[in-house]
Amino acid sequence: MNMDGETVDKVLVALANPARRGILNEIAAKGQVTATTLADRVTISRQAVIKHLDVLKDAGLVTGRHIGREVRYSVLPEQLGVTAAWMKNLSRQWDRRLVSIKRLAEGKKD
Amino acid sequence: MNMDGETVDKVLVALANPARRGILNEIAAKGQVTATTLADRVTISRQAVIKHLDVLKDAGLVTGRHIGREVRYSVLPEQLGVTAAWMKNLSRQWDRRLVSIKRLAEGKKD
DNA sequence: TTGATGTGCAACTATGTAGTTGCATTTTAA
DNA sequence: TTAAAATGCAACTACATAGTTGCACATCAA
Repeated sequence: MNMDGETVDKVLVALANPARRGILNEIAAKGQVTATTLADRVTISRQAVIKHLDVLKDAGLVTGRHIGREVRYSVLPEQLGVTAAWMKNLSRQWDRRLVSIKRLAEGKKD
Repeated sequence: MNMDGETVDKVLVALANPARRGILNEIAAKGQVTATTLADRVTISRQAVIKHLDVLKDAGLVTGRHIGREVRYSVLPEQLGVTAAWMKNLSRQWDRRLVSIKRLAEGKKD
């Protein structure tokens, strides 16, 4: 699992947008879908959808296969799992820190 | 645990910025810290730090206690845990979907 | 071959975000 | 009481982002 900060940064940026999360859900639900089909389901233009897909692709969250004149996008779960693990780990760190501070405040030994 | 979409959205937006992640790390490391102290450690101005703290506060990731003329910020792990769980769950959905598609492609029964 | 469908590229606009500076207000401590 | 230290508020700039439109190019199917 690739765990560098750049990956996490790109995934977080990609997910921090409701339009992109909606697009991801559509792709995940259909399995494979083109930008044109996506643009029909969402309220924004095909070009706007493609820009979002570029961001998602750069984050490693989707991939596009060329089939004839179509480009069919599908979802890649790995980077999402990596980022979820990163976040879970950070959350645990904070919890431990708070427990430690609480113990110090109560005068108990660490 | 509060699991509505608005919370997840705000947390993702808050985390999708390296300056804010750095600030969070500083706060978590120190336990409690003021905006002025933070501004000394980072390369940006106190006002910029305060704007980041406002975003983090709105996402429920930090809280500020007024003590005399100071405002000491500390970290709140809960919303981070909620968002990590949301992401983990989404990742599992995608995995299941892909396994299902693979089985269909192999002609096995679902 | 030709019209229809799908993609790719570029220019443009509008709005949001990150950051700055300046100054007023509050609080501490000598 | 007064200077220093911390916060709060507001205006301003620069740049990134989200979205649009228009048109050219590629591909399928009748």
